[in-house]
Amino acid sequence: MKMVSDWPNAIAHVDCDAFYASCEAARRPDLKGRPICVLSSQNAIVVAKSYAAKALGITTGMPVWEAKKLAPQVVYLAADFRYYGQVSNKVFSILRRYSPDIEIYSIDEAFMDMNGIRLLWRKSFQQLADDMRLTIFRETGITASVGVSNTRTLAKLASEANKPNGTMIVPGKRIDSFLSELPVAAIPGIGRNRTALLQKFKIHTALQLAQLEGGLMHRLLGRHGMLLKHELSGVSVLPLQLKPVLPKSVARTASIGGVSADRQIIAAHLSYHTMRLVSELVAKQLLSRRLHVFLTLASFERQGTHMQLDFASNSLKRMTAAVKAGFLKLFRAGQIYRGCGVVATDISREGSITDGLFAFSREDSRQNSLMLTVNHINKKYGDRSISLASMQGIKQKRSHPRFRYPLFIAR
DNA sequence: TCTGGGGTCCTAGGACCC
DNA sequence: TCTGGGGTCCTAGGACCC
Repeated sequence: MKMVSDWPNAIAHVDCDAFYASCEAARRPDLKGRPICVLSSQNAIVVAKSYAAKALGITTGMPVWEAKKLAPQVVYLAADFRYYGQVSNKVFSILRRYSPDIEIYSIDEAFMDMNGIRLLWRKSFQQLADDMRLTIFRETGITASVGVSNTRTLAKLASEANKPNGTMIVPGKRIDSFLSELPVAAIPGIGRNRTALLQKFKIHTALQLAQLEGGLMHRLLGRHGMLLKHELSGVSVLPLQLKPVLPKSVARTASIGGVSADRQIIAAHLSYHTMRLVSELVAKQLLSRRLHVFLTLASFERQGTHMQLDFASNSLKRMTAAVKAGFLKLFRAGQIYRGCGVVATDISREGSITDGLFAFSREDSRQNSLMLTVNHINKKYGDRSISLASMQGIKQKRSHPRFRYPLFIAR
């Protein structure tokens, strides 16, 4: 008889609890015990809420006016993503002490390869997970939940199961009973539409999905479903991504806060997004060969166009010229807009062979060091300490009724 | 009192080629 | 003529996630 180990593979998933709200609470002891909501950039919607705020009925994505009507006693705070990023880095550096093989999955989540880690620390998975949670809390003031199982999908489900501030270990022999308690909608990758589809076939629990016959699974959920079937059965088919990967796209987009038909206002916002995008590319040492420029109409319909660059670049001058050309193609007088954005695609790494010998002109590298300086100063003194003349008018409409847009004005 | 911002992957269908 | 099968590349759009 063959003995099947409970741990053919061990993966932990660490997920911070109500991350943005917890970060705010950690640096504001005066808010202790009070419900907290963190708001989107235009203060339009709730992007994160503490458990206390959730208990009052507030949901992520809820318009702020609605949340305030529902729960006026909640503390509403503007998001500070730079600070959340710092806390995030601290959390991940703690995790690396336990296992060097981690995949940073999002700002507040990581997967860890735990194979062999018990021997290293002479502790059980339960002890290790509790240890990690306590250390994170001691050093950052925020709580996290940890799940350990055979696959990343199961580990993620496990960390979710004992939230907040909990640990859940699901060894091989307990997978079935664990899944029998979970609705399919809890499974990562199964959203609203797929849940509705599965419902039609009387598939309600995660266990039913895991045991679904292969042919039907493929018909309903395609390749993704087949991968899920393995993952839910304890067979790891989605390996951890331990090295940072080149992003497929980098975007900077936003609504303008209200609506406008004013070409100069739209142009200023687009110019601002272009600068933010270039800052990001330069900071990460990335180049792009193709930009997607889009405007969002009042109706939420999006109109976009692609701009192919002659070569991969992250020069503000080149990017701005391309975005301007896109803007002129898209903008229609009389149309009412509510947002816009720029998406860089066809991304490559600076200095990689494929850049071509002449791609990086001297002018580009001057622009480059300028952007690095801008980044540095903005990091030190706040996001908009330094900006472009073309961005004037954003956020200062009242005090500066006349705008200048040297980069974008087309006569 | 409608509705953020930043991503990924998959699929279907058209264009084009041999 | 009423008849191909593949292959690739590209794009738009759907679905999902944090």
